[in-house]
Amino acid sequence: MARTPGRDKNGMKKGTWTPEEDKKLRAYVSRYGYWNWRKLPKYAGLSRCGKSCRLRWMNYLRPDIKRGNYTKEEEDTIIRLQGLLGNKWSAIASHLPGRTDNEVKNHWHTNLRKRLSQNTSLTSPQEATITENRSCDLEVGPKNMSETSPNNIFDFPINCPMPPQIVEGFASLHLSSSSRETSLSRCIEAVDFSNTECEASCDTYIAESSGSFWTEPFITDNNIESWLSLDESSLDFFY
DNA sequence: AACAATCGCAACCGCAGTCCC
DNA sequence: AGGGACTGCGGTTGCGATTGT
Repeated sequence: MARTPGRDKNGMKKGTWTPEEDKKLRAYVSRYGYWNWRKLPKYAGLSRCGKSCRLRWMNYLRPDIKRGNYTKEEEDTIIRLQGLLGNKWSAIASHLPGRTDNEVKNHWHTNLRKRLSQNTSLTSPQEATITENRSCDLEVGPKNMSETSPNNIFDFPINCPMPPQIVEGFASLHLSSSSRETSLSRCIEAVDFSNTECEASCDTYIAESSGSFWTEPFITDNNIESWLSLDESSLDFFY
């Protein structure tokens, strides 16, 4: 698991951190905070580069780190946010208290993605399409909108209970301002908000989406929270 | 028991964004 | 304005642990 200790070209130590190094770093940061990661190792008595110290602190030594198994709720959150934001691990981790971006990323690559693809192979072709579209690695929405054909502006699954705010967020993330409006309306047409709640919010959304709308932040915490609070059945495909 | 394959995750690397002079 | 220093992020790698043969 750990890497072989070594030295970089500047003579800085690399590889696995020893308990002594952890102790020094923890003691220093606890007492003085991290005011400058580059200079910190020198003052903390560590023969490490600042980057390595920062990583070690952020991913391992921080007192608020939660370690151990992921709960179903945490996995739900990761899946939803990964589908929504793509591989924005830092943003995803910010919604999981105590979890780090590195940990979330590792968990995704080693567990969730695998389980997702296993489930895909067990489901019908139509369901598989939906499943694939919910995973970023399997392309949730185009990574590069310029590569997307006009009629396939979003690869959102039909019948996916995707709130309009989320669609809007995706549009803003991926489209240039000049093409947003056209593409977004096409996208909204393409998505079947099959339940009445979605339909109603979609109407409201379209009515409101004018004027200064595009200048507003496209994905707010409220957007994300509402997306996260969707009925758990929307993740049935996964479990 | 020995070896190979796979898994899990800590750590590294390169790049982009931000800040400051 | 622009250039260097620094930070933060996401992708990738390395290697011990675990599992399978």
